[in-house]
Amino acid sequence: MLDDEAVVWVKTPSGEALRLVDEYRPYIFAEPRSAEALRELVQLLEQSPFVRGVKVVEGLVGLRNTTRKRLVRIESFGARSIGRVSTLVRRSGLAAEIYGEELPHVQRYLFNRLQIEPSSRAAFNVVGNRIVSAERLEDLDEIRPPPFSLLKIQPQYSGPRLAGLVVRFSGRSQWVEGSGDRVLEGLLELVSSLDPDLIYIPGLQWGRGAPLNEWLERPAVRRAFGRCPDVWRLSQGSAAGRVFLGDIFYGFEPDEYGLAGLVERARFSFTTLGLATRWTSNRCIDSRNLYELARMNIRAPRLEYMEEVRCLVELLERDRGGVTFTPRPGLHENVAVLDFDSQYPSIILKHGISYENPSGGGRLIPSILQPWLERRLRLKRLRKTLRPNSSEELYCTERIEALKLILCTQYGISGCCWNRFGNTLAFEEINRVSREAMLTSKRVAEERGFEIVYGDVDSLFVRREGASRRDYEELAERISAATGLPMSLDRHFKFIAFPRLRTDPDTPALKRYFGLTYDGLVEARGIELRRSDTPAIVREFQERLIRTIMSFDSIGEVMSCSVEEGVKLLAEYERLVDSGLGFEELEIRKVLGRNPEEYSRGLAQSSAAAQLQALGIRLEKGREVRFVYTSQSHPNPLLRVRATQLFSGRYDKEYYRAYLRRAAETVFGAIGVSINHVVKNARLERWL
DNA sequence: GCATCCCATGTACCT
DNA sequence: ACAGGTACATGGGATGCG
Repeated sequence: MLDDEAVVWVKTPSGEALRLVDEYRPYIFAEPRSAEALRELVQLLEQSPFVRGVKVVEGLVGLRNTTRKRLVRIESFGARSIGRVSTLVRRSGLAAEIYGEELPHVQRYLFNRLQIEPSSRAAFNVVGNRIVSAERLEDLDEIRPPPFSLLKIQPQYSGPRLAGLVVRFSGRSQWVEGSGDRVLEGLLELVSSLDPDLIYIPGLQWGRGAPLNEWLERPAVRRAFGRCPDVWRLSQGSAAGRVFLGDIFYGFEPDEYGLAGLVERARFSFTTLGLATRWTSNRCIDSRNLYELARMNIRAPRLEYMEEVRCLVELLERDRGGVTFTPRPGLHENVAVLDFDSQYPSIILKHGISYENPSGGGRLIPSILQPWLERRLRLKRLRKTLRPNSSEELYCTERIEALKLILCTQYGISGCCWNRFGNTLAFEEINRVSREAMLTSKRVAEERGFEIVYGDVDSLFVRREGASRRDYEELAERISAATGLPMSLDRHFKFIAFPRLRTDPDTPALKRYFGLTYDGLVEARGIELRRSDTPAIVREFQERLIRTIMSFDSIGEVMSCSVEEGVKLLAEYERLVDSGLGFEELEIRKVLGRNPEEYSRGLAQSSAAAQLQALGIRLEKGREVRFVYTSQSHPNPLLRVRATQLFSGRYDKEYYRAYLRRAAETVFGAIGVSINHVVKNARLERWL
């Protein structure tokens, strides 16, 4: 964005990057305090050298207000003067409110003039490099992202010093060696020869990789780095014809495939790729909301969040989430999982739940949701026709996942106080309908002779003796009909087991299970093998254990043969632990929940973090630490673990043997078989 | 002085 | 600055016992 001109970069079918310009005249709306103030304000503004035009218009303000107000639309000459205009209006004291001043200039330009989502396919009518008109072209079935090339740069440090860069471009990695300015010169050459459209430097947004940040501030570097001499707006990700991606990649990966997801996010948010990777989901949705309101000619107040004061009893009754049906612990055969498809978005659509009308009949959220929900379903159907693991399928998956996040977050923020339109009643209503749908499902299933084995929010685990796939599909259809919400058969388990609480074996645990599907897949939730902080050796063991004991034909066989087979496997893995493993198998990964110095206790991760800090590795909350237990019961917490980077090959074998046994107990405990008699005895040799 | 229980803390997970 | 609901390892302190 220049002053009175917007710069639009276009990638042509032949791969050329074109710099186009367009007129940019930002405007704001002022709401005068009175009729008298209106006259004065207009008079004042007409004399201002920054004001290009003043018009009195009628318009709606906010979602809940239905009376039209008289507003002054004030257009300035460009980005530089609009701030002065705002100040002038505010200082005059004549305006009760000012609308439209908080949007970034890019947004204002996109919303009010170009009206094409960035990264869309479009046709431009130009004279020279000046845009005369632009039209968005349909590309609904395009699965590959637009041909934007991505350069990923990962600075490597030795202590605080930059030691080199790992650079990745179109699937290939290379190492740019050297220190200080020499590395950076190498990088400059690389950028000019590869000519990437997008650049991603992990951590740049957070000010990590400080040397690189400072370097990018230098005018000479900027001249060499950009595609033209335009100004940079690094905090918005734009750099004279190239985009610097930020670090927020909810729902997709910052790589070539993830680009497809990023495109969905940017288009939904009606913003640039740079901002779509800098904005949280709330901000992205806010942006789409503002765009839609601008189309409806509604001005958006800064905050329209509403939360009534209510008594505790009512709050307790209404402010709850989804339902879970307690599982029947133990082993079950032939269990189907029926899922509501996009349950919350479907509820919002079907019931018309929105900020302005939380109990139904609202328009804003449903109308925004609908096209994207349809798009996601279309992509899901399309994916079924693609070859598994083909690049087309991966692109498609990234798009589906990115949209899932956007769609679900609509629900998440509907009652959230950070959402300018948030309304707790809307949020509660979605939850209420969801719970009602689950209860209806339960009734329908039980009426037809199915047993509810388990359920959580939008998925129902059902079973009927001898039922076929088709029977389950038919049940899903019945439930769809009864609730008005789409539901389908998701997975079909040959065997599934539900553990009990470790702390209280009489109570079934929620949100955890494991089993084997008829497709031969081990599916598990919540248990050790699903956790990123479980050592790889334990995850591998537990998955093999599940597969082993569930590969028998009947429940009877599983119950009678699994101990023999399972304990044999346990012994095998204990022997692996005894014989010596590498850190890859042993390390535990944990994300720091706070800055290292803020830990009060001698927790394993804080010890590992302290060791790394001593090496000169800077750590802060949100970073991952990896460590191996070396002596769990050591009185000095710092000596209980060792950060992976310092791993010497020595580790606490007893700790890892116990971990394996714990994982085995989760599995055996769930199917109702005790291995205590085996596990209590330290030696398992006789099972080998 | 030691074992055991209780509880806050911290992290990760499910949908 | 996206939600609610859940499990559980860990480690320090309190408690109980001899």
